[in-house]
Amino acid sequence: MISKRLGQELKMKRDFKQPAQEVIASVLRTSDMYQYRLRQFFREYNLTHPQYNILRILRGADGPLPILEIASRLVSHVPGITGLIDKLEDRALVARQRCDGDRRIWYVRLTTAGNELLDTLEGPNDEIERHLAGHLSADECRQLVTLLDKARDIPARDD
Amino acid sequence: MISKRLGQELKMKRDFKQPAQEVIASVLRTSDMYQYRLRQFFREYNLTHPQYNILRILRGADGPLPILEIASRLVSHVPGITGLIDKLEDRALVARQRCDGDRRIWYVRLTTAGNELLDTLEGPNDEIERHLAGHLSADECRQLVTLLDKARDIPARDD
DNA sequence: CCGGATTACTTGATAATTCAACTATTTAAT
DNA sequence: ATTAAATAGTTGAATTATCAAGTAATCCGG
Repeated sequence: MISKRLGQELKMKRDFKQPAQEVIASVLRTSDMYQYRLRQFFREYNLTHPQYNILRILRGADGPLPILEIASRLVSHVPGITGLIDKLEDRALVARQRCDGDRRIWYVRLTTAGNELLDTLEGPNDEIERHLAGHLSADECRQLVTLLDKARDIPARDD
Repeated sequence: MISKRLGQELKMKRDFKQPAQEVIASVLRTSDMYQYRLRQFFREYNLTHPQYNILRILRGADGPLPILEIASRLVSHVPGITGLIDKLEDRALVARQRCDGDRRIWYVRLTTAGNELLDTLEGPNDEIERHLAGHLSADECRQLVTLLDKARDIPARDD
C-alpha cells in the first residue's frame, strides 16, 4: 500500500477543482488507512479502536466519568456509547456506578482488569503508533496537528 | 461543535506521549467530523458518501471501469463494493456490463440518470466542501495535503 | 408543589461494514 | 491436455454504527 500524491493515487483525470476538496479527500483517505491498520492491530486483543479509546480516556481521566462525558471526549459520536460500554462491562474491563447526587448519571470506571489490559497494550500500541506516524518529524507532526486543529475549526454557517 | 486544540478538546490530563499519537488522533477526529457532516448532507439526496464517491470516480474516469479498479480508487476498502454498486444499479445510476476479452471482469458505467444526479449535486457539493474546508487558505491546504501525503507513505515494517 | 422542559442515558429497528469463504474465469506449468 | 495457481468479483453471516424515539430523574416557573 504505497502512497503517492492523492491525485495520482486516485488516478484522477482532472485536478481537484478546489483546494478544499483535496484537503477533505486527503483527510478521509489518511484516516481510512489508519483505521484499517488499527483495526487489524486491536483485533489481536479482541478490542475495537473505539473500545480502546474509552479505556484510554478513563485512564487519562484518573477516575470515573459520566457516560456522556466519555462520549464527548471520544473520537466518535454519542448514541452507541451505551453499547460500547455494555461490551466492555461484559468483559469486566469497566464498571458502571450510579451517581449519588444525580441519579440520572452513571459513572464508568476502569476495573483492575481494564487497567491491566491497558498496561499490556501500552508497548504494542506505542509501537504501532510509531509505525504509522513515526516517519514524520516532530516538526511535521506539529504542523500537521496545528493545521488539522484549524481545519476542525469550521465557522458556523450563516444561513 | 467548536474545535480547540485536541488536547483541550479531549480534556486530556496528560500531554500526548509521542507526537505520532497526536497526529493519528487529530486525523481520526477531523475525519469523523467531515464524515458526520457529509453524511448529513448526502442523506438529503439518499446517497452515502462512498456511493457518491463511486459516481464521481466514474465521472472522473470518463468511461466504464472494472469494479476492482473502482475499489482501488475509492477512499475505502474492497469487499462491500459489490453491495455499493448493487445499490447504485438498483437506482439505475450505474450499469454493469461484462468485458468481452476477459469474462471475469465487469465494467461499471454511469447512466444518464447518474450523470444528471451528479450535475444536480455539483453545486451543493462544492458548497459543502467550501464550508468544511474553505476557511483554510490555499497555502494551508497545500501544506496539509503535502503533509498528509507524507503521512500516508508509511514505511514497510522490518520484522 | 404541580406541570412542562431539560438532561442523562437506553433501546430497538435499520442500515452499513467487515471478513472469510466461495464461484467463475483466465493464466501458467508440467 | 490437465492440473494448479492467480485474478475478478460475489455472498452471507456477524459485528458495528446510526438515528429516532423512549425512559427516568432533575430542574424550574408559577
